[in-house]
Amino acid sequence: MPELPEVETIRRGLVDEVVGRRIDEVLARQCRVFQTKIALLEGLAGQVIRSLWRRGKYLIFDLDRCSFVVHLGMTGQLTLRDPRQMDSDGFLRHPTTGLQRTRQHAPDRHTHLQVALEDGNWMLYRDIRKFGRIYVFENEGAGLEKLLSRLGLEPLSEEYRLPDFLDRMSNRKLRVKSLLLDQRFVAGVGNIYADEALFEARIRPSRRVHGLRRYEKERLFASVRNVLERGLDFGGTSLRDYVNSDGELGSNQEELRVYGRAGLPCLVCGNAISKTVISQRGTHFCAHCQPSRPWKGP
DNA sequence: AACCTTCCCTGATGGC
DNA sequence: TGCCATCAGGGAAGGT
Repeated sequence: MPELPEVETIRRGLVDEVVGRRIDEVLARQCRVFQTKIALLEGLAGQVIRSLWRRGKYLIFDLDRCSFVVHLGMTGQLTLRDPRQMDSDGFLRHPTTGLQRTRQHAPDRHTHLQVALEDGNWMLYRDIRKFGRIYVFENEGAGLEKLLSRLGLEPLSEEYRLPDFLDRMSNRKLRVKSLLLDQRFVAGVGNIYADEALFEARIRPSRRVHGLRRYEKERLFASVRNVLERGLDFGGTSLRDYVNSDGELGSNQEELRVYGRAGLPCLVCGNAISKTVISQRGTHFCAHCQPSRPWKGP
């Protein structure tokens, strides 16, 4: 499930390969992923990609006359493919780290979009569950602005400030995990990093926001940024479908402290990690390190 | 307005 | 072996 660190890793892998290049051809098959007419997608051909940036979990390609926007949803993959190179049909094991890695993949039944660049490389969009969304917005329209205006604080930017974070929490009664998942609060946090941030902040996910102490909110402010930065440092978390733009896996799954560790010993206190459901999402926490009442320690 | 639930989608997995 | 149920979840839409 691509969250901010995964999307940013993909952006960094793509940016030098696509910015400044002209799109030569677009192959798109009808799919609910596309929030735009196929003709508009095919109209990207001939335009130059001027910049590639990210807001929350959205990737935005600015072209000459429009913006091409990608949200990867649950299983979306955006990868580069050089048709002159050999495709990989499986996973290769990394010789030193032992991690699985791949090379480029050929298009298959889940590849919904292929974009040819002037240098012969292709950018492929693949999405098994089709929860991803792809948009094309004309430069004149306000569509892009409207889409991005729904998003909250950008955690790895200078606009991520404690006073705003606290403001947006005030008078909220929902569970703190539900708030973290709300992209209108902080943009880019998903289920994995929400659980990891709450563990680092020593806050139980089921706590109500209005019951949090000031010092707990301050810890959460920092831990959200910390877990996202760490995820980025390790190239993202590959649990199921995530690969970067070169088809390689990230390694942050090795660093997770609670997500996916139900029943295993807490790395801090040794008690078994608990699992419950909040906002229809699997939620992992340590009942000892993340007590149900305010706690200053240790 | 704020909060909560349902739904979309496919592949992996486990029980019988 | 085959079949079916269950689970994973981002975000839009609809309900209270």
